[in-house]
Parts: sequence; C-alpha cells; structure tokens
Amino acid sequence: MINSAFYNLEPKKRQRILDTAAKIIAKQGFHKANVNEIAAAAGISVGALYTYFDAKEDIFEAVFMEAVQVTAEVQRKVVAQNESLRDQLLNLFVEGLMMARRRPSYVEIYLNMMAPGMETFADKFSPELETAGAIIYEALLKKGIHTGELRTDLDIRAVAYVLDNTMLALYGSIPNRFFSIHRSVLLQESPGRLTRVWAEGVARRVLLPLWEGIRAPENKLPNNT
Amino acid sequence: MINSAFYNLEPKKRQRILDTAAKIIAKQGFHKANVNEIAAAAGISVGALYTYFDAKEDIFEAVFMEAVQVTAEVQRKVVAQNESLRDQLLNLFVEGLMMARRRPSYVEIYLNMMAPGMETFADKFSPELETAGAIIYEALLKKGIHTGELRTDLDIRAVAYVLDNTMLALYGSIPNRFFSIHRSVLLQESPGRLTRVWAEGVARRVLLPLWEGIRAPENKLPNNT
Amino acid sequence: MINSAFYNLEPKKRQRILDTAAKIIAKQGFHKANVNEIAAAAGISVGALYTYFDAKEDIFEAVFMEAVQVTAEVQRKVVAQNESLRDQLLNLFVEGLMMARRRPSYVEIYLNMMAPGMETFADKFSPELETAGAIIYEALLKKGIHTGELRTDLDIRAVAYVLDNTMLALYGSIPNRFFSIHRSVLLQESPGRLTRVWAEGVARRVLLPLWEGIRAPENKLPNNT
Amino acid sequence: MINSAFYNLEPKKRQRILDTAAKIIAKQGFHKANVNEIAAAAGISVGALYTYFDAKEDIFEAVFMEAVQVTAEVQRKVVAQNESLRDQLLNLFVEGLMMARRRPSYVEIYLNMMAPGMETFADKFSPELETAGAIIYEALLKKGIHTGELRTDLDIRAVAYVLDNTMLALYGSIPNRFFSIHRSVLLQESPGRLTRVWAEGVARRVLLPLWEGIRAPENKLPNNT
DNA sequence: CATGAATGAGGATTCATTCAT
DNA sequence: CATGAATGAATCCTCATTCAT
Repeated sequence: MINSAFYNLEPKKRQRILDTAAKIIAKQGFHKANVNEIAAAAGISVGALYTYFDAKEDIFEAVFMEAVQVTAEVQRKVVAQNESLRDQLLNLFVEGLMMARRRPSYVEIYLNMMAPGMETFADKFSPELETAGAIIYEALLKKGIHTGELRTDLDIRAVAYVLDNTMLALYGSIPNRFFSIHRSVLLQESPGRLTRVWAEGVARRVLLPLWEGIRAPENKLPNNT
Repeated sequence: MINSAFYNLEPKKRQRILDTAAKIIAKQGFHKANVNEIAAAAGISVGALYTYFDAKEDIFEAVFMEAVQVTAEVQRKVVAQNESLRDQLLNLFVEGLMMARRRPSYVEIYLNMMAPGMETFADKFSPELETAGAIIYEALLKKGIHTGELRTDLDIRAVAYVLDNTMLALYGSIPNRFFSIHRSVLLQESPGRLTRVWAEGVARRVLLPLWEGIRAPENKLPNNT
Repeated sequence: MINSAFYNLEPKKRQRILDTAAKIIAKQGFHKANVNEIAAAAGISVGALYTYFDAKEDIFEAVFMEAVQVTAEVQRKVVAQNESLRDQLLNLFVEGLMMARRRPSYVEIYLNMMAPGMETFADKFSPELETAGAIIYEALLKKGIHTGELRTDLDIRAVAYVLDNTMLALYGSIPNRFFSIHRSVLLQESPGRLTRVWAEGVARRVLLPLWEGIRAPENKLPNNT
Repeated sequence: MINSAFYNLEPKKRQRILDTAAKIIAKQGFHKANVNEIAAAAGISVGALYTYFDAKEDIFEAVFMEAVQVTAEVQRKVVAQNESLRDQLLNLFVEGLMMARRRPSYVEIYLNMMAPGMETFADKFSPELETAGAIIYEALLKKGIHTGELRTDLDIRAVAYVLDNTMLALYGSIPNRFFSIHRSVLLQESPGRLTRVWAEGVARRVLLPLWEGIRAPENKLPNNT
C-alpha cells in the first residue's frame, strides 16, 4: 500500500522521492533496484521510505502512477489544442519526445511495465490505463473523420494501435538504450542533439506514411510540408 | 563467456537448456530469474551450467541469440516467398504471430532486452541486430518500389520503423501481459484463440492503414482483399 | 524504568495501557510484541508510551507486576475465607480458573516469565515473588496440620511444590494453547465451556489424589464429596 | 520444511547443528534467537543452514523433535525397567533430571513451546505428543492397579496430570531460571550440585505426598523408604 | 566433465527508540 | 506532556558462484 503519510508529505519532498525512485528503477529495472539505495539517494532513511510504502512494489506503483500523470499531461495538452488533426498527431509525437527529454526516467518506468516478470503490475494497471488511452485516440480520430480530414472508412482502432506503438517506441528511444539504437539504426539518423526541431523532423518522417493512408483523398497536399 | 563446452553439447540437450532458460527468464525477467532454478528445470546441475556459461549474463546471451535465430527464421522464410510485397508484409505479421505461439518465451526474451537495467545487453547486441533488420526491410521495400507496388517517394526507413514497432508490439502481445492487454484493448478485440485465421485478420487490420499510405496510387484495390 | 508519569496517569488510562500491553504481549510473547502496536492499540502515541517507560522491558515489568496483583488477589481472597483447608485448596483452583477467564492475558504474562530468553526478568522478580507464594502455602498447610485436617508428618514444601505446579498448569490452560491441549488430552476432557461448575469439577479431580495423600487418616471421608 | 539434505548430513554434523541451535534458542527464546548466529556457532554458513531448513520455524521444529526424542528416551528406558511402579515413577523423575543435566537446552526448547507467541507450534505438535505421553502414563498406572500397588478407584488421568506437571517443572528447573528459582524457593533447598543422589532425594520428596494418596491401602509402608 | 553442497555478500523489511514540533 | 514521523541497526532469507569429490 501507498500510505497516506506519503501523500501528506510536503510536495517538494514527495516529488524528490518519486524522482529518485524513478531514476534508480529506470536505471536498474524494478527487480534490480535497491530500496536502501533509493532511500539514501532520496536523502531519507529506509525506515521513512517504509512508512510511506508498505513494500518495494508500492514504490514502483507510486512511481508508475506519476509516470502516467506525466504522459497523460502530454495528451491533455495536445488534445486541448485547436489545431488540425494532423498537427495534433504530430504534436503528440513532438510533445511526447519533449516530455521524454524532461522526465526520461518516467518513460523508462513505463517501459518497465512491459518487461517480463512484471505481469502483476500489468494486470493491475494496464486495463484501465490502456482503455483511457484508447478513448483519447478514438475521440481524436473520430473528430478527424467528422471534420473531413480523415477517410470515412477507417478502422480507427487499428490506426490507434499503430500510432500508439510508434509513439511508445519513439518516446522510449529517449531514455532507453534498446529503443534508442533501434530508432537511430532503422531511421538511419545522423547523431544529433534532442531538440524540438529534431523532434518535429522525426515526427513528420514517422507520421507521414501512415498519414497518407488515413487522410481523406480530397485532402491531398504536397507530401512534405 | 559462452564456453565451447556448450556448443559441443548434443543438440537436444543444448536446446533443452536454452528452452528452459528462456522459459524461466521469460516468466521472471533476467534479474529475477534464478540460475539454480534454471539448472534444476533443465535437468542438469548448476555446476554443469557453469561449465557452459561463465555467468548468468552469458546464459541470457545464449538465450537471446537463440531468440534472434527464431525471429530471423521468420524473416528469411517470408523474404524467400515469391509473393507480392503486400502479402509478404502480411506474412511477416502472420508468421511472426505463429512463431510467437510456438516459442513464446523467446519473444519475451526479446522484450527483456528493452527493459530498464538491460543496457549492457542492448549495447552489445542491438546495433548489429537492428542493422540486419534494417537491411531486410530496406531490401523488401526497395523491391516493392521497383515492382511498382509502392510509391516511389517513400521514406523507406520511416516505413520500416513503423512496421517494425508494430510487429514488435504484435509479437509481444502473444506471451506478454502488457502487450496483450494493450492489443486487445486498443484493437477492441473479442476474446478468441490464437489461430492462423485470427492472425491473418489482425495482420490485415493493422497493415491496411499504413499500406494505403505507401502503396503506389495506380495500385488502388478494394480495401478488404 | 517505569516513570512516575505512569503512576500519575488517571487510573482508567493506566489500566487501559496495561491491559492492552498485556494482551499484545500475551499473544505474541515479549520478544515478538511490538511497542508501536501496543501504543496504537492503547490509543496513545509511542512518544507517550516512552515517557511512561524507558524501554520495552519496563512495559513488561509493569504488566508483570499487574499480573502478580491479579494472582495475589485470588490467594488473598481464598486465604481470607473461613473454610476447611480442603475447600480452600479447591477454591484456590476454582478462583484461579475464574481469574484466568477474566484476565487471560495476565496469566500468559506470567507464563512468559518462564520462557527461554526471559532470565533477566526471572532473576529480578521470581525470588521474592516465589518466596511470598511459599509463605502462603506454608501458612495454609501448617494451619491444616494444626486443625487436624492434614497428616502431621507432611513435607509441607513438597506438597506446596506439587500444588503450585498443578495450579500453574491449570491456570495456564485457560489462555495458553500448549497448556490447554496438555490439560484436555491428559484429563481426557470432552470439550465444554469454562464455567464455574466445570472449574469445580476439574479442581476436585485434580486435587483428590494428592488430598488423599496429605489428609489426616482419621479424616477418612467418601471419595467424592 | 526440514529438507532431506539435513537428514543426509553426517550424523555428527547434524547433531552439532541441532545442539547449537538448541543452545541458542534455549538461551534467547525462539523469537530472539538469531539465525546467522546459529549458523556461525554451528560452524556452517547461513546458506548451508537454509539448504537444510526452509525457514527459522523449521529449525525450531527440528530442534523440538530432537527434544521429544530426548524426553521419550527417558520414558522408554524407565518403562522398560522391571521394577515396582513406585520405583518407576521415582525413576521417571530421576532419569528426567539426569537427562536435563545432560541436555539442558532441549528441556528449554520444550519449555519454549509453552511460551506465548508459540501457538502455531503447539497446535502442530502438542496434540499427538501429549496423547503419546498420556498413553504411557495410562499404561503405567493401569499396571500399578493390576499389580495391586495402586488403589483401584483412581482417576488415572488426574494422577497423570499432576505427575506430568510436576515433572515438567522439575525438569525445567535444571536449565530454566524461573523454574529453578521456583523449585529452590518452594522446596527450600540448600544450594547443591545436581547429582544423582540429590535427584533421588528430590524425587522422593516430591512423589511421596501424591504416592500416599494413590497407593493401595494394604500397601502401607513406612513413609520414608 | 558432472555434481550439488556450501558460501556469504546482498537485499527487503522490521521495530525499539528518539526528538522536533 | 503529547505526538508520530523519522531513524538505521538488526534480521531473515536469497542466490550467483565456487569447488571438493
């Protein structure tokens, strides 16, 4: 259990604990991560840590829920924008990459959920979490159909699935070695810094082929905007 | 190090060791997996295991290399087929799913590489592995352009990236809880058995939107073949 | 040390603390018992508990002294009765059992003193405590000799020893699992509630053989009064 | 669980582990006793200890079962003797005291079972153990009735109960502080060494009053044999 | 080469006690 | 005096690795 004591902590301290735990779990993975090390790095005692959390698992849960917040914020921000669907999708990529730059550990935490040996967590969190994500994609794409930006015969779920997996891999490529190599090799990128300009470039590259397949035919624009 | 003793083992025994290790690491993840348990389950002594492998890490490496073989076989098989690119891509999905059904543990091993705390392995294996994958995609897609199936203005790498991530998630959804929930929620699937027919259906759903974006314009066919 | 603050507490609160501590120590044993849990269950803060007691050991001592009071009260009550020695001995059993029913935890506390690892406490309390007990038995039995109820050639100490051990086991059988099983198996009792009638029956059964050995010969009565 | 590895140990080593564990648990009590300390004192590693036993509880069980053996041996020995019942009862006391001198720790282990917080163990072992004890007493006393040594109207169970509790306290008085003080104060003993002669004296003192109450009337002998 | 008992450092968790408020 | 959050040494148990047989 995550105890109320944790929520009653002064926000700064609570955030420091979350960030520290996220960083260490992100680096080592849940099972390798060391509780005593987390406490020490967060500048508190193990005892204190265990007044906040009943078990190591609960530390992960708290960190994961923070990761969910961090991700959800990106979605909320983009959904709230009054732009074309295409730009919103691009922004989902770009803002996600920016978020990954700011909070790389939390992206790794997210990735940790899909690791073998994390079934319990996946069972506990994924169903409602993914459902929430699905709803957002659905709303977004339906809107695109209504506004005439998208083809009317789309399999919305399939599109959402492809989009989401691409984002997962792209966000993950910021903090995670595997996804990072995967991306730079497959996209044959020349090494460069993680700037917004770069993010916009990648987003366009990656979205374009799919976009061509889902946009409404009359919407034909020059391929490279 | 993976010692020569391991390669000199009778193939059946070697395979049993790999499969057992794969199964256990797949279930628990590398860091949680227990070497003694692997030895016991494989019907050999820990001592023997340690004459084959210098360290736990090396067991993972051997298992991972087997996972690479398993995956590569799917690609080789599909690439060798003399079919249209579209069917080859569909087959990449379908055969991959079939492979995941046959060897679910090895798919999890693959997923284990992208878990936090596995950087060392990613550094060691990913670069050449991903390069090999990239080459296959490149060849496949270039061929598609030459045969006129694909648009000539494609960003091949980007298409490969999207395709590969989708496959990763789809294959992973067979053994892995997170990806399984992710898929069934996003694709809004009704529960069903993992049959070839089902796999073909999913493959079509998932490939279609992207295919529409990459196929050559004159190639216009009814959406559902 | 048990601080004066504890004795200055309003009696109700003091009693509540003692009873709570007794209950928890009775259930878990001194070493397993948890100070924080005691404080919480008693409705006070650990801090407060530690202003009353300097250490966990002191909590036990306070509780033990209360247990002594509880036991002594039974003895005082029975000794004050103006009955035959035989009835007084029977009453010692019966009233002790009744006391054990009312305050089972305190009987366990008493038992806790004879557990391994409690030497320090035994050294501190047992000598004078047992001496006090011995005096009571001595007075009682001497009186029995004087009134002609008992044989004149008795080894009073030995009789007291046997009596006291039997009482210990009998009282202990109320709250304590071991002694409870021990009693019901050896006495081959059919399960039943702890009523005064039952207590009187057990008391008679258990006292009789010894009574036959210590009563004055001319006192011969039918076995079952 | 007590693993087979433990039973396959060379007897000398196995005994050393049992004796060491018994000694430490006897001194500190189960809950205070330290597993690492036991391992160190036994000259083995914690790891080894945990290949023999799955948990600390199992160490206690093994030690307790040894304690049962030790006690049972005394009973078997005495029961096998072809003596009068009176001498057999005296020998039960004497041999028990001798056993307690030889293996004091195991007597404490036995006492540990009746400590608060040991319910689980009592539940697991006491029922059949006490039943076995009850059978022995029953056989012994029935034989005494048949041979005419004992009164025919005895409540055998009650006699057994009184006898057993007295023995418990007497055996316990060898290693245990509480029972030791209890005995020496109540019996008003002058300090002395634990010799067989002393044991015989105590046995006679303690048995006599009860014996007078249970022996057959025609059996009247001078009080102090 | 194979075995599997043994090792012991490492890690999650507990809890008696303190002390700033 | 009371509070209860914080401390961190202590403890049970695990497991990668070794090595005598």
